Amino acid sequence: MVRQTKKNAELTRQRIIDAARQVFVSRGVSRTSMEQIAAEAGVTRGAVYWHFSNKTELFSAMREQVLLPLIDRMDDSLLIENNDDPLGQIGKFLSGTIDALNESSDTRQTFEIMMVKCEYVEELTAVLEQTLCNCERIAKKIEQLYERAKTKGQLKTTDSPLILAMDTHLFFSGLIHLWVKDLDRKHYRDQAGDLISNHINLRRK
Amino acid sequence: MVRQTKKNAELTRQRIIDAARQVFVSRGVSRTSMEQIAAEAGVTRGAVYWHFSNKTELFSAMREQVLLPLIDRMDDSLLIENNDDPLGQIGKFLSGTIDALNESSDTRQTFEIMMVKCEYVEELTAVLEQTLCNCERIAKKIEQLYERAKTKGQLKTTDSPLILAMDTHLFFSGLIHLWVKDLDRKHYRDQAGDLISNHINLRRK
DNA sequence: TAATATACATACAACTTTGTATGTAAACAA
DNA sequence: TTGTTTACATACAAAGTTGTATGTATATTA
Repeated sequence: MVRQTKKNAELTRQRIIDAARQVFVSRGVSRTSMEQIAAEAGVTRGAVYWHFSNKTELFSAMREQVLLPLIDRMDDSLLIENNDDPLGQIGKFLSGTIDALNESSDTRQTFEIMMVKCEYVEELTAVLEQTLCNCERIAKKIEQLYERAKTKGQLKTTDSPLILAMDTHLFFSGLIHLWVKDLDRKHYRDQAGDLISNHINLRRK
Repeated sequence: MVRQTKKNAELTRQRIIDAARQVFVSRGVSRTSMEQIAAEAGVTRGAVYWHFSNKTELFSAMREQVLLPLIDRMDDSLLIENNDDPLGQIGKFLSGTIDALNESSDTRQTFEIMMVKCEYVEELTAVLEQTLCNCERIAKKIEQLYERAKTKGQLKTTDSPLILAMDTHLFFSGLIHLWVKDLDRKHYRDQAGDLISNHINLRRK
């Protein structure tokens, strides 16, 4: 059979994305060829090139499928303003992201690819900048929450909300990185929750 | 001229490593061919293959040239035991690493390559594990310093040294990552020192 | 000083990968 | 029902890359 129905075509597209993620994880983005992706998806390169004009587009599709919902979720959990525990809200945001990683292997694999199995050069430099930009947004939101925590008298320390937000952001960046790299769950994956609550409690009066 | 003296051969070898670093930074490890490295070094592939049996070996040589001295330095600065300010010693260790990055562009470039311009698959998975292993060693040393800070009554908080060390380690991992990615010095490179001292002061009584 | 090993340069064969061009049968629209 | 578009499969040309094999002039050694 040569032509599929629209619905089937969409399924094929998704199978290709899933196959790409799989091969990217095991071979790295640069070393995987369109042929390997096609084989993993059970199609030929013709199908892959019909749905995606090149590997970069396929990579972006894979990435956005995981990241866009995640960013939406982050924004949601940071936007709740009617909360009388802003400090706790920061903690919930952090652990919520970890939860998302725990719940979805697609998300885990995509993060792993983005952090240790691709190279940010040429077309992908924009992706890295976009990621950093997102980090900035999150850091700003966290700063606002620290601001509210301060006015509510939740904080033990007299440090500025900006400083606290930077520290938390760096902590969280490190946690995400080491969590993703901790494939054998030796050091971080199982303790992430504790690490987060301890980080927050360090500031709570 | 075809055969060089031993000293010149060593110079050639070093030029090849420097060239590799240069091309790796701009094109990523996977996309650079031996030919491109040779061209950048002003030699032919013959010279490159004579000094290094393949790209992975060349990568390792480049990496070790920067990392081994850095690790030695880290160990040195963490081993000083006759210090009555262990908390300050942690801070000095952290900022010392940042200093090393500021002082040497070779170190900066190598870090950039290792963090965003190479893929940890196949032969390089060992490199990633080695890096994580080093992180563990550092975290343990930091824990010991927190231990001593605690017995000296330097700490504001009652948290365990282990928890504090993990938090500091995650903070530092995040800082290194964002520092390296902050190519336009917008957010982290210029503030690293402040961020570190604030992180430490957060725990000081 | 002759022999040998060194430090490369050059040449070659094999493989991989890419993008595109073309083919084609079935879905869909009119 | 027929024409057209879709959703692929197949075929092809071009380029790049790798490892090695071979050549060679000069350091080095005995």
